[in-house]
Amino acid sequence: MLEKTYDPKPVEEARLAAWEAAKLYKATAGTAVPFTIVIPPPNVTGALHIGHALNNTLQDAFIRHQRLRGRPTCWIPGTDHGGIATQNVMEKQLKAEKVDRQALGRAAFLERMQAWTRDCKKTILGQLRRLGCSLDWEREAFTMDEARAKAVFVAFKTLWEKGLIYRGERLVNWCVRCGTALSDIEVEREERKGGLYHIHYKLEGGGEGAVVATTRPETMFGDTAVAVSPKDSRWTHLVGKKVLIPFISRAIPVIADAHVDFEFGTGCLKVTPAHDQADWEIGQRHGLPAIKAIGPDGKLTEAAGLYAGLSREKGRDQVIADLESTGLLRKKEDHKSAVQVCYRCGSVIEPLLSLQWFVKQIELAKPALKALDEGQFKIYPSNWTKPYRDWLVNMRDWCVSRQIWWGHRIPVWYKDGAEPRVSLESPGPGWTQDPDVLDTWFSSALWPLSVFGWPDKTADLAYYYPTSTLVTGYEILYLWVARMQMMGLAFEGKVPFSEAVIHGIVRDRGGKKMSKSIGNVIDPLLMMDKYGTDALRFSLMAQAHPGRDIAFDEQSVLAARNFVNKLWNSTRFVLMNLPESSKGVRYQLEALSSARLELADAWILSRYQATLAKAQLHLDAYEPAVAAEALYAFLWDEFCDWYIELAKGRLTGAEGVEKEAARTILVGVLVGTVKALHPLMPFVTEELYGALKPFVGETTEFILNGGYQTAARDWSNPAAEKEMGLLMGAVTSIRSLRAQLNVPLGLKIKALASGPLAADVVGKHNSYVSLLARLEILQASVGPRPAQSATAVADGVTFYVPLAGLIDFTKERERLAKDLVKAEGDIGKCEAKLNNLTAAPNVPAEKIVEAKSQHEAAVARSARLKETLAVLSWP
RNA sequence: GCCCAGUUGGCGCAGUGGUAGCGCGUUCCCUUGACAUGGGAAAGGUCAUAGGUUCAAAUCCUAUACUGGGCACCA
Repeated sequence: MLEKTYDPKPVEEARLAAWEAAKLYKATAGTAVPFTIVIPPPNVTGALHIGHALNNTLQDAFIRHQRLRGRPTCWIPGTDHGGIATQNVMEKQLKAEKVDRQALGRAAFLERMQAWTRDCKKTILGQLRRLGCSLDWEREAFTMDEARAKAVFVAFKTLWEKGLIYRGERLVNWCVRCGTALSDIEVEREERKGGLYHIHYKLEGGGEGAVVATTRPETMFGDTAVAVSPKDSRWTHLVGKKVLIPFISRAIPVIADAHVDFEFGTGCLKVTPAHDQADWEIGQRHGLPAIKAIGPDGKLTEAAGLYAGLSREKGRDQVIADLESTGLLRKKEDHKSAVQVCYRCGSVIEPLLSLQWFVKQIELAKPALKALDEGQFKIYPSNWTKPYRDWLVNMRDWCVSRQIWWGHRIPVWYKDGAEPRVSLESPGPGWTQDPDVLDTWFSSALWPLSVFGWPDKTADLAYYYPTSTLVTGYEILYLWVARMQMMGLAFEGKVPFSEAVIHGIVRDRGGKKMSKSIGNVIDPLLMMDKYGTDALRFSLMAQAHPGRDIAFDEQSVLAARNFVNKLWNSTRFVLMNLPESSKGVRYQLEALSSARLELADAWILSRYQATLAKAQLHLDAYEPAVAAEALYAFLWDEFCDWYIELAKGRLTGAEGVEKEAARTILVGVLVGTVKALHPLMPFVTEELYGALKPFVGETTEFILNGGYQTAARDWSNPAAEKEMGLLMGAVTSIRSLRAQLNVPLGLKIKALASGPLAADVVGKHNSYVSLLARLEILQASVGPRPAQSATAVADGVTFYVPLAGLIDFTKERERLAKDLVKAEGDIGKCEAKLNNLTAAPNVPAEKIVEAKSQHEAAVARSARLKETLAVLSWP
């Protein structure tokens, strides 16, 4: 016998152990097209957060769903070494221990990183297990393990040989804090307040000179020109002359360039090719030299004269102060500008001229564009397609070298006087390897290939590649998704996955981004501890509308927990009503005799079928929220609240075919629903399935081994759904009357039915209505409405409930008057619709029939309410 | 600046042309043999605004406002 409330902990532990022991998640193969997902490998930076819980629950739900539909499935687990992010974590640890990274040395540092990675992987993979992820654990991969290192090397070498990788001195995004270059998409923009400074540059040899406007005065020591717009008559007289940089008095030419906007600032732009992208381009056009005013350490260089050695920030303050005191600062305006910051540490990016490795993008992007335009690759929801496409079209070369230690070391060796060589090992004495490592996204880009053993032509690669779907957040659409497409097409000629499912971010209750500094982060483990894994999963899935962010409220996990418990208890109820002796009797829906079905039976079977179809359809379409909603509403509002209550009539009665029919439907519908819920809440459903399966003659050990319940019969029954709907309305009307007139439950009441449906209600469905509305007697009303009675009006039937001495007639009149207002409103709406339809051409006849019956029903309801009110005025 | 989403009861969200729904919360009643993690009842929204298309608009179109996001930026 099941416990009274569901206790997740022991069930989850037992199920995890059983699944693991049975190697249930081992990838399956078969003749059908496999459904394959590679996990977006979490960085080994710490524990999983709620976003990971969302991402992985989605994947697990899709994988389980496809497997239950009968497809071979494969879901690959793994982790990412995470480059800068992970190195930052380690650096923080070292700082706390007061250890200097440089003093520690590269080898010792990497050893510590390996140890950290081992621990972290264990944590992350353990958390994925706990979340119930049906990952094929034997295929665990890491972006820096041996197999993946081989893939990285071969990819690098191949690109090198094709001439798609080059080394060159370019202006790159430099993070001063991380001490490394970043790619363009690793840079974020933040609006910050600052100043716009108007600085006077004197004319060489005397004269007025120019006034430039800049937000970065400290870079002036790197200026190599002043540019004005060719159309700007204010400054044309200066073009060709030279001006002097303040303090260092280096002379620089005044040039004309169309890039300059003469309406901005003073119309004079100082050109610093070594520290600004636009200036770099002007420099290229005019053959200007690039002089570095700021070094990789973020400090002003020798070029800054007396200011050398100051940090960027201090240098700026000092320069401004000195300009002011020397009268060269002509004006200072407040100015908002979008500064670039490092996506990992948030510090301000310094555009810096440096020697880096780049991957040419144009040729790689072309096949990716083609795949998109020809429909080989689709993005869900589709509104991300355009940004993705635009990015592919406009991308610049990808800077792949990083000046950190943690990562795949660039496999290029140098020797004086020799051409550099690409090699894993040292080519011989005297060769030194490039000290830099590759961008972590380089290995991530190869992930769908490398997890299947690429570059080797493995059987796995042949069978599982291309994979089916990639599930990820929109924040790494360019960083990762696009690059996988490019690499997959470049190396295997096929898209790595034909669909990308883009989900949103989990935010806090108020819609704010979760962050440790604000302190609004939700720990998924805590939620699992408190409410159970299934509750967390269901809560996330119920809110996971494609591409939309989730405002996460702990209340929703509580609600999901309650739903899990509802499922648990409905199963408990059904089991209680199945005689132990019937284990093996095989209750089967297929065997039911249609002639013996009651209205409620036909109704619930019809609803059951429609619900399962809806849930599957939406899981196919990657819309788990709709599936979750449908199953939730069916199980709770229809199966439990109505069907179980009605079945109680037969279950408490004598043994016989009617009772057996009720048992068959209860257990059959429940088993099917449990299986349908399995992708969303694997633990509790597995447990319940274990308890239910003996009664339906199933011996499959786990739900995943069996598959969804397949319908051998078509239960669809619109007539039963409609009739049941009327009956439910009738029941609700009496319940409402009871509640509003405060008729105590203990009071035995009688109801008299009149109206067109009265005969049916009293004849065929007497027991249903009596049971659910708690009536002592339900009879047809003969003669006039009894005095001293309350009235409940439903579609097709009116009930009189004699309540001598109990009714407050004023209250009753108020109640009915309110109903009347609503009924009249309905008539208005129905009338408008009917008039519209009859006046309009080309309206299908059945639409008019439907509108007519709706109108008639509303009119009838209103008429009966009016009658009653009239009678009530003289009780 | 360009582009994309969103705007529906207190909160969070469904709802792609035909009488506005759900969950949570709120109010009242109820411990009746599955479940108080429960049951019943009720209150609460002219679906951001202004136009338009249509017999009929939360739903389609246009504009505006606000919010969020993507991209590109004036140094």
